[in-house]
Amino acid sequence: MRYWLMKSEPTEVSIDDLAARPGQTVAWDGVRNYQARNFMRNQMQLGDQAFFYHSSCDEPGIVGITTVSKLAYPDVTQFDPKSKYYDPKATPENPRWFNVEVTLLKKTRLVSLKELRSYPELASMRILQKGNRLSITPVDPAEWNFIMNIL
DNA sequence: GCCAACGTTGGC
DNA sequence: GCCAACGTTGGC
Repeated sequence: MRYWLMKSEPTEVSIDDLAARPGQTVAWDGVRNYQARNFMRNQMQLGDQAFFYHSSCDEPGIVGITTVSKLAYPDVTQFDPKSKYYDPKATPENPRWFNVEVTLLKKTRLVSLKELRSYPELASMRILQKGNRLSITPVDPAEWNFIMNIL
């Protein structure tokens, strides 16, 4: 089992939006970055756990824990001309983008980006590196456990 | 709103 | 295959 951190803009899907969804589950669609896609398509397994992270907002940080509840399948938004995630180069025969589904395990207190930066134990986390923009990143078990212990 | 960092595109 | 131009991300 692997651990991940997945960013979401709360104006798109917040932790409370997720909590209010049927089955507290959401399709992680709209990812249009190959590295992030590859993590979902090639590496994510059922039962993997992920920090749910609010980005591009007043208080960026970890706000919950989710689990992968459905393996990657072709992202339907790539085929929809009305979607902002439409990709004219993708076809059902040759899908380009994939998404998993995640289910909320629990909301947590806000562990802000600022707080995360304050722990030397987390200094090598991908999310804390300068210039990091990747919306899905692996989390080391040691880093995962450290954060679980400060929740 | 700014801007550094990074990814993608497309001409050559 | 190179690389300039452009677009996006995301914290501040």
